[in-house]
Order: sequence, then C-alpha cells, then structure tokens
Amino acid sequence: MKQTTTLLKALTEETRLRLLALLWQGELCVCDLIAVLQLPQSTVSRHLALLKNAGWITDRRQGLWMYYRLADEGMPLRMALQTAILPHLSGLAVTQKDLERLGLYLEKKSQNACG
Amino acid sequence: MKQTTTLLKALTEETRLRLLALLWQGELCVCDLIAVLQLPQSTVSRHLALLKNAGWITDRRQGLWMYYRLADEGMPLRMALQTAILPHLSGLAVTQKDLERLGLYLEKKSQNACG
DNA sequence: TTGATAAATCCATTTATCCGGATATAGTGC
DNA sequence: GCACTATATCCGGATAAATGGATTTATCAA
Repeated sequence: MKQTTTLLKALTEETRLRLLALLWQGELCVCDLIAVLQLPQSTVSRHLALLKNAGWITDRRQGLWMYYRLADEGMPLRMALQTAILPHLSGLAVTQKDLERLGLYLEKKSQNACG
Repeated sequence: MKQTTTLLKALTEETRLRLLALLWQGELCVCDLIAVLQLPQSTVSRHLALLKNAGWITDRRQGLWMYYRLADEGMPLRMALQTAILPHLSGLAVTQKDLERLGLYLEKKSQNACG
C-alpha cells in the first residue's frame, strides 16, 4: 500500500505532471527541463528526484549532464497509470505550451551546436 | 490541470484508497464503512466528502443513512484511472483484510435484521 | 415538541509538502 | 591541483493536509 500511495503522490503536483509530459517525448537533461519550465534549478531537480524515487523515471549521467527519461516497463500499476494519464496530459493547454517551448528550445539548441 | 491534480490528490491517502476498494463492491453507508475500517466517524466522513468533491463517488440519502457508491461513467480520465487502480488495490493485503471484515460485518448485520 | 441516531462540519493541533536561495557534490579540462 | 559547469542537497519559512473530539445538522418516531 505504501508503494501504491508513493506512486500516486508523485503525480499530485503540476510541475511533476509537466515533467512527465515532457519526458514522454523522450530523454531530456535537467538543463533542458529548466529552460522549458522556466523554474529554479533546485525546484526542478527536487521534483525529478521525487519522480525517480517513486519509480516514474530513471536517469543516466553523461559527463556533467544528467539525462532523465520515463522508466521502462516494470510495475504493472505504473504502466497502467501511465497509459491513463499521459494521453490526458497531452490534451491540456499547459502541456501544449510546454511542448511548443520545448520545440523552439531544441531547435535553437541544435543551431548553436552546429554554429 | 487543476481538475487533473484534484482527481489525483484524492487518491493519495491510504484511507481513501481503502474506501474506494470497498465501494467497488457496491453501495455502502457510512456506518458500514466506519465499522469495517475501524476509524473515527469524523475521519471517515471527511474522506468521503473529499472523494465526492473530487468526483470519485456519489451519495444518496435514505432516511438517516447516507449511502455512497462509485460515480457513474463520466470524465474519461477518471474512468481510466479507476480501471488502472481498482484491480491493483484488490490484490493488496490491506484491501483483502478489509473485504474480509466487510463480509463478516454484512453477514452479522443481515442476521440482526432478520432476528 | 422531544429524544434518539447518522452523518457532516468545526476547531485546534500535528504532520507533510513545497519553495527557492545557499551550499555541496560530481565531472571536465587545463 | 584549480577553475568551471551541471546537478543535487540542505535549510528555514510558508502552505496545505490529516487527525479526532466536540458540536451541529438532518431525519425519524413517539
């Protein structure tokens, strides 16, 4: 039961839902997420840590950057919740704005990388 | 987004999950739920009110008794979450004990009604 | 109207959660 | 080792939730 409520508690905060919706698009590093959400670094990092502890996401270090992505198949409840929630999130205005910002941000980032 | 988090927040408390699992069995009145959960009346009543406000359950008065049951079809997100969570809950030890207590309680209750 | 019962609401207290600046840690390159 | 950057963690204050006893409200029956 504890594990169940931990999993669910992780979902009850707008910033964390926005993070999950963004990570649904694929792997992103913390600095990407900070740029898109436009929130303080400590806030984003804290929410990511909580999502990770709850089992929603996993991380991977590459040099200085930490990349986060949705966790792989695992707990059936988590998979079922994911199926229920992610499509719903993508219909919300907040999420759509975030995804738009993400698109612009990644575009600009790739230009810089080549220039 | 607010509605989404409200719906999810309602799920982040053990007592409320136990209530939902019990009501999955069918309509029950507050006194039934108090008897099974063995918690103070004000605690149970408060959690029921919260679940109702979030849209998870509906109530119906019959004389002195208030009967609660899971809400009918409605918000797609709620239905999807329900589908994800209720089967999971019924596999948990806490829920199984509750259902067992419910069975014993209802049996005793029906005997009293006839005797 | 009165008395009894079921349930909701109030209240004060405790507990959990969130926030963001400050600080610590980890990795990179010189 | 030292400077630099990305990220994690710490900390004190603010806000939100949960708790359960006491009180209130609603309903019924005599």
